[in-house]
Amino acid sequence: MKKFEITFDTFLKNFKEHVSKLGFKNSIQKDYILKNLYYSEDHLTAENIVFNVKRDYNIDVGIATVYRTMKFFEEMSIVNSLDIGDGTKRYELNLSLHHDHMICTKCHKIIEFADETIESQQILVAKNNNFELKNHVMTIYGLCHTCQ
Amino acid sequence: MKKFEITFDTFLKNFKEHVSKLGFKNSIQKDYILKNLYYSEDHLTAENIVFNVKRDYNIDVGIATVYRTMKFFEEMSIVNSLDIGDGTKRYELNLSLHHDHMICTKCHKIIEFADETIESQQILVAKNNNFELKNHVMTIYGLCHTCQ
DNA sequence: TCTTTAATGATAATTAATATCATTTTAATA
DNA sequence: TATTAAAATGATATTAATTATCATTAAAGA
Repeated sequence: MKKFEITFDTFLKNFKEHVSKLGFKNSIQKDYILKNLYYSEDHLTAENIVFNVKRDYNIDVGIATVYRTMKFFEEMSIVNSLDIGDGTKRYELNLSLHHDHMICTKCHKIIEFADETIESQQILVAKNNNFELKNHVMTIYGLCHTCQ
Repeated sequence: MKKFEITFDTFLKNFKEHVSKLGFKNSIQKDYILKNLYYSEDHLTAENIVFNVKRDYNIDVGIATVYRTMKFFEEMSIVNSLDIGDGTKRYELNLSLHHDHMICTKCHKIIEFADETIESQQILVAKNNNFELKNHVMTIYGLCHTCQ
């Protein structure tokens, strides 16, 4: 589900302004974590992010900072977390069109998909239940083609 | 999403036969855990189950047995697990029609819903992707009516 | 530059879930 | 019904992901 419509520089500039307006402080750690999310594969663990940021930009970021920052980013609605059933949260940038996941219960492969019918139906369901939709997650579990 | 179409006694009898056929052994612990799942509220933690089974049937079940049993029941496809975002898995019996959840991010209330359009579209998506669907989970996060 | 306040990082603490292993129970069969 | 092999249980140790703590550092407005 790459690449994004917006360039990284533009996105970063906008987001940092948003952070400032809300009274939070920016940091180089946040910048490089975001940069990594933008340019890396999806579905990274906190450990992955620490490793990648060091490898790619030679920036040291503590694991506690990554967890804190992911929580912050989730509250800012620019990151989604995903549970593939192995006990470790994975994170992905939420800039592209909303999409969902199929997870193979055998090889743990993640297949992304976007379906307009499901998207619109979710909005309708929320509306019918007087529920103010913030985010939604759909995950299909089963066997991928090669594991059947 | 209660009650179920099938009586507990019939369900238990059938399930125990199924377990035997597969070469596993039944136990009174499994029986009472199932009974609790059948008659209790949905969305129980492992701790809840230990507590309920003691309270309602005066049967002691170890927490390890509950975790093991829930894993077993999930593999048998009679239980689903649910993550409401507080770090603890919850379990529910999977006998009724498939349903999904809306979770209020403020008060953590769980609202269940069933939507035929979403159900059938999920099946279609899996088919189109050569994916053998085993189970699917959809969760809508947002604010319930009272928390808006 | 100064000052306030939030962010960071090292690490301790927490806790959900799993692994271990001695003991008990199940269930098939003699 | 008694025997027996194998699986299930339960107490507890272990693991590991995430969070909390707190001293230090860095951001950003005055």
